[in-house]
Amino acid sequence: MRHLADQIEVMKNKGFKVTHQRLVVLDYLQHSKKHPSAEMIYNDLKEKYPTMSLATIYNTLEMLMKINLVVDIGAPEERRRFDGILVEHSHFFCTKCGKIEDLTVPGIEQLFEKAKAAHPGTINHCRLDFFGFCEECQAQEEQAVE
Amino acid sequence: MRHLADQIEVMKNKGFKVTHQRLVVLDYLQHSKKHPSAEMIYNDLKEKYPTMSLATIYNTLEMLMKINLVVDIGAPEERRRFDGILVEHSHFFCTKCGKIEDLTVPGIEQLFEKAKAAHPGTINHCRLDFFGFCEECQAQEEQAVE
DNA sequence: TAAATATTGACATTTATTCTTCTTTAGTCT
DNA sequence: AGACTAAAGAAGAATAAATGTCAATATTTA
Ligand SMILES: [Mn+2]
Ligand SMILES: [Mn+2]
Ligand SMILES: [Zn+2]
Ligand SMILES: [Zn+2]
Repeated sequence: MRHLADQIEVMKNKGFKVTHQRLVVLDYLQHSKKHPSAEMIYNDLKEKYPTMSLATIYNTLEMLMKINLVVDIGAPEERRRFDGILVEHSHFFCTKCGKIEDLTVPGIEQLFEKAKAAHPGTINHCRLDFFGFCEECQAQEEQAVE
Repeated sequence: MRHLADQIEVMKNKGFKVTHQRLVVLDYLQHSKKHPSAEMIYNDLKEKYPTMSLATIYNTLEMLMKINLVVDIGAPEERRRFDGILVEHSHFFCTKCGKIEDLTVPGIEQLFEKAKAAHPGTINHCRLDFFGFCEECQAQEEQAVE
């Protein structure tokens, strides 16, 4: 599930056509650390691909989520934010500037197992999110006090 | 921060008036396991308090969140869902029927401390959420297969 | 090359939340 | 207790903007 060839296979196997646009969006998401919204993707890609439409971004995202190549990270915002990097990791949300950062905290696996054992239904996945001020916003806060 | 008297104090200290409506909404949230949306609160309360308006529910929720007596649990849904039970706990979201359940998983505190140490900014709070099928939905799935 | 599927780009939707106006109430002072 | 005032509530209308839709056109794939 790491290489482009595999991902093309996934699309094909699920009966989806492998289009230029889909590969571009997927590649963008796999190399971005921005956790972009649909519109951010659109804005970034339209420089290089000026005819790509926002509707396609939405359609593509929905399709990529359906085949589990992209996830909605559940940001506490109006618009949905996406991640194409599927290695298990947590997110930090700056409550001042809105920045979203990756954060890897070891030990989630054990909690996940505990939760599975404790819950009467079925648990497929979990998320561990953190909230606070990012480094820059924290520095600003401290300056403001002085 | 456990008793009504304390909570009335919090409201007063922050310069908010203690109104019947605010106490009703707060009490409702502190005794509900539904993690209701604004509209669910409205619908449930209007039987007993027919003149209470939806706008008041929204205003009250905003105010109660401001003074940290209520939180938005960040449900993966269109409408916001609220919790008035502030004892540290996780949530389980059924991806089939939308039910939200409380789940207590010991050991989050350690991860929180690790994350604080690892992050260059300031972390105020974290959330650990689980997703899957609730007991009922899981049973239905199994029946459907047979 | 043909059928199936996807993309465009303009436009529609929709519904959760906010705003507005008027009325009521909580908190304070005498 | 009565009166005053700023804040809050009621009711309904307005909003806003993220996302979905649609018909014509293009692309994929067998
Ligand atoms: Mn990430
Ligand atoms: Mn809860
Ligand atoms: Zn920040
Ligand atoms: Zn369920």
